[in-house]
Amino acid sequence: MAEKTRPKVVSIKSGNQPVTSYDVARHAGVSQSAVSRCFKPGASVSEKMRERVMKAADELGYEPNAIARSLISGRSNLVAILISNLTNLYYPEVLAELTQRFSAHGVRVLLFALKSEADANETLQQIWPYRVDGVIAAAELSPDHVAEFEKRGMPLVFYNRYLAGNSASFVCCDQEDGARQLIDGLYNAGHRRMAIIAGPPESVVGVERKTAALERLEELGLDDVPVLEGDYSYESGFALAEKLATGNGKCPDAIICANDVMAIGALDAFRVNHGMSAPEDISVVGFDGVGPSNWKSYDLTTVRQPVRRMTEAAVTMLISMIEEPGSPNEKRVFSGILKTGASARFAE
Amino acid sequence: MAEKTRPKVVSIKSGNQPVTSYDVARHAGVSQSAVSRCFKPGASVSEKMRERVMKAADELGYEPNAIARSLISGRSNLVAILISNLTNLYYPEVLAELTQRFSAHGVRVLLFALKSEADANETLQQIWPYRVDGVIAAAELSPDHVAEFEKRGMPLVFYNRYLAGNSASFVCCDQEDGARQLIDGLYNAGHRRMAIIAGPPESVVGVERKTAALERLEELGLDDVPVLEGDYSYESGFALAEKLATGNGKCPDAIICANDVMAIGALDAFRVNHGMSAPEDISVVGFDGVGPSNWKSYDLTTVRQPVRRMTEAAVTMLISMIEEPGSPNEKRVFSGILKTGASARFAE
DNA sequence: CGCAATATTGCATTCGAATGCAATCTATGG
DNA sequence: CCATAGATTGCATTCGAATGCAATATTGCG
Repeated sequence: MAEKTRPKVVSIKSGNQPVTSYDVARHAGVSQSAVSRCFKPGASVSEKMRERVMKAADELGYEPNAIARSLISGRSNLVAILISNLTNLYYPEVLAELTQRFSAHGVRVLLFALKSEADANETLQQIWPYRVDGVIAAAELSPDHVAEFEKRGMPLVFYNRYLAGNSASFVCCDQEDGARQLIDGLYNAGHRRMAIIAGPPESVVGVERKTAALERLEELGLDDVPVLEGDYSYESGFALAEKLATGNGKCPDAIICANDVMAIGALDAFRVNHGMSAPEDISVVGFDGVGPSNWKSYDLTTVRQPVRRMTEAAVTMLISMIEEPGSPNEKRVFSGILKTGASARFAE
Repeated sequence: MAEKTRPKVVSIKSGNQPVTSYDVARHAGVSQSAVSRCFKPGASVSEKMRERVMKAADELGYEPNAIARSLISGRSNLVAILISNLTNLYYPEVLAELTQRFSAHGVRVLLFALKSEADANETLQQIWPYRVDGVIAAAELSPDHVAEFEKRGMPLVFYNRYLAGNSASFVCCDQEDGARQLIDGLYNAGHRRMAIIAGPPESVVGVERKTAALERLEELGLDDVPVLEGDYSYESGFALAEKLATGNGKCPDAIICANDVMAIGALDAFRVNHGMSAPEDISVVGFDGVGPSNWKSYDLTTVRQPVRRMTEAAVTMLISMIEEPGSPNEKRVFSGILKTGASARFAE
């Protein structure tokens, strides 16, 4: 070969600088371990030493290498957040809150956005090599997956999901209570012909919302309530409302939707395609309290999830599981906050 | 010493398992380097060796430690994504796309959600220690910050942001072209009394949309177009529209908003507070093409950003900057796609 | 001033995988 | 059957910081 392979020039032109603790040590005339200790809170270092080292570190522009630190210390200060449908309006707020809260604890976030719930397997394989300290899952996982976490001693907190009959930790909004509040309000306002636009059957919280609603309706003596299955999207809310409106004669007068976005879709269907308006001709309620639920054109009656409290809980739980291995699992359920709007005839 | 240092018990109780390449090597009866090579694509390994090692790895449940790998190889396979306002409806889609695309390249995403643009400094300090391979910034950075990237030889691609007079790479939607299309359509449909609800002055793309609009308006002979400054939120769109509607007598008949969400807010203000409806009494256009812009109650005329193309470009650019250090910076501008809806009287 | 108790510091090793180099093996050609 | 180029493999070292232990410095007290 004519050309020699010798790309390693001693001084790279644009001065890139992997300053290490050794460089700092040399520059300050101390040992590498001294440098390391100066950057570790609570380590035994004299004031004089700390000053010298910090000065040298500043002069050289030293930043500890988190990768190397992780390797030896066994803590990466990374957590993974698993989210299945980021484009669901509800999640961006959750994600932002989680990220900022972790950040305040010195923990960084590795994001994994699943295309579909089915990708969980593959995604977990991507997570393990990074030796994250813990995982927040806002996505469905199978019992096998959860068992894998246990086997590894990997802290896991579900966010608004959980596994029936499983002891894994989670934070959740009280779907049951929320559903009841909504039903009661509609009932008290005189509604008797209700229908449900539910979430997809794979969605645990969706099923719970639906089940709780049906139970409450039965307690109130309302049977045969139509239940249609949507997928949480605007389009499905729109289409299913259309189906209800054009169904066999008697359109319900109140629709309970499994989330706000479908409620919005439903409202639009009734309005645009049937000239109906809420709350005079029809009542529609949602769930979540996403931003657009407050937009004047919709002004939904809904149950708002206390996102701040819930994310704070999730972060606190995960961090304590990380810092005290072996601490017991925990399940925290927060009540939603009823917000009444103009989308429904409603009486608390 | 009475007790020998031999903490390495063969079987840890609750089977947590830091299986290393040494364990695999021992179990397969080969050297650690052989194991390492088996997990490195393109390395020189015989078929027999690969089988033996893989079998052993499977039996022990070995997964390469990405942290250790990063340390020695100098590549972390991590990129940081900086986003300033995740709750802006436009970003979740972008984030999901970016994450999935990076994922397909074997690159993981560290997410940094800024509370405000001013947090960039602090956030950068959090990024450096992780030795990420590159950064996507959907947030404003100062020239000093960008210089810092250059000094470190750290690949950086701006997403829908850029620094005037700076050579840093970016992908962007063609704000100017989009603004012109919108203005022309309104003009052709007969509108002459237009107003602008602009973005905040710190927002580079906002300013560009505004400037381009004003230029075009001037070319068309329309001067003295009122410009109000919003902050991209529904509330600000609503409030500013209200101001226009109740202003000194003559309400404009067409409003150009710097993003969809403000356009939606404006529409609601005209409708709810003034009984006006679009496109009969007023025309409103937005920018971005977020999900709700298609909702029937709004059906915005807007310019949709080609998010798929743009994210693909950003990912491709960043990865090639990572893999071929020293490759030149690049700026890629994509035209938006005009989408006409019922929110405006419009003629292409 | 002397000695024990305590506080700092440095030394040497460790974390787990990658890799240059040398040793060994394999296949090929004569 | 032997020499030799090429393919495999193992050895030893490296990445950068953390840490147990031993060496040294400091402090306090009698």
